[in-house]
Amino acid sequence: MPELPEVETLVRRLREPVIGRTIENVTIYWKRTVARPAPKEFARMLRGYTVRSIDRRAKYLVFELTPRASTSLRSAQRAAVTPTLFLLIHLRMSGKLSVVDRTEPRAKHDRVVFDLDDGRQLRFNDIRKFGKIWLVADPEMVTGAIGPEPLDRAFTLPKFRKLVKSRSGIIKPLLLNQAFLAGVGNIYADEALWRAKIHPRRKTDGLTEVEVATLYRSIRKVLRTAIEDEGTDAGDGVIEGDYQPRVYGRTDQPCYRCHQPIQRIVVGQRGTHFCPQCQPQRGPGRRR
DNA sequence: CAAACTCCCTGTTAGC
DNA sequence: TGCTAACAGGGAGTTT
Repeated sequence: MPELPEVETLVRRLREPVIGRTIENVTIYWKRTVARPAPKEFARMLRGYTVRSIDRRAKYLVFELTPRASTSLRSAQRAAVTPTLFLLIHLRMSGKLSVVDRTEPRAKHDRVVFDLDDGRQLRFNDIRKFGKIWLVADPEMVTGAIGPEPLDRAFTLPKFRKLVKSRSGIIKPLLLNQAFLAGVGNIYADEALWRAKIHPRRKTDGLTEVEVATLYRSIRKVLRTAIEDEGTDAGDGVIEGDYQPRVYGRTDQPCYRCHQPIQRIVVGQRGTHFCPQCQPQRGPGRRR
């Protein structure tokens, strides 16, 4: 399941083949993949638009597009009538993006195919059809309610402390809440909590100052490391990175710190992996 | 406000 | 061997 590091990796890989390319045509094989506007309108609007940049916000890929440079308009004129559009793609569970020659036979679960002006295609393939694509004038229309980027310079420990204190409830579901923090999914929530030695069922208001600070550093460390490793290979072909989870998917295998078997429980309806020894339910014993 | 639950989907896997 | 049912999970929306 692609999370922040996997999406970041994909964005970096797509820049070289896609930036500067103009979209000549769009074929939609599964209409519900297109969230907005309506599929016909979506395909019509994109034609003739050139990709200027590709970035990431939370787990969304954000493509900035402007109309193909036209020599028939003076630049001032063009500026006045040139609407920048943003194409946002969320891979959800099984979405994949690839750039291939258009002669390549269509894959089974290709949902939307963008014809580029160099004979290649950007293909969105998605087994489970959970993935969505938007075309909007302002990316905030889609990502407006999402919390801060954990790797932003502006996202400091005081900011995180304040954020945690503004909420009550169980820590793991909170980490998964995109309105709280952007881009953390099931894998990296478990990984960060293991690193911080915090039990996933702990309540936020029971965390010590030190634990909150450690969690802050753990989240950033885990995400940075995973980006360096180009993501986690979940075995579903979404991305084939080298990040090796310490707890996620390691049920019954020994903890890398204390060799106790990793446990799998359900927290907030999500499969959750943790070390019962390193991450005690009670938290750190009071010093006295 | 928090948290549980439902829905969207299909490939994989456990159970019979 | 072959079938069915349960399961996985991000996130929006709904209900408790």
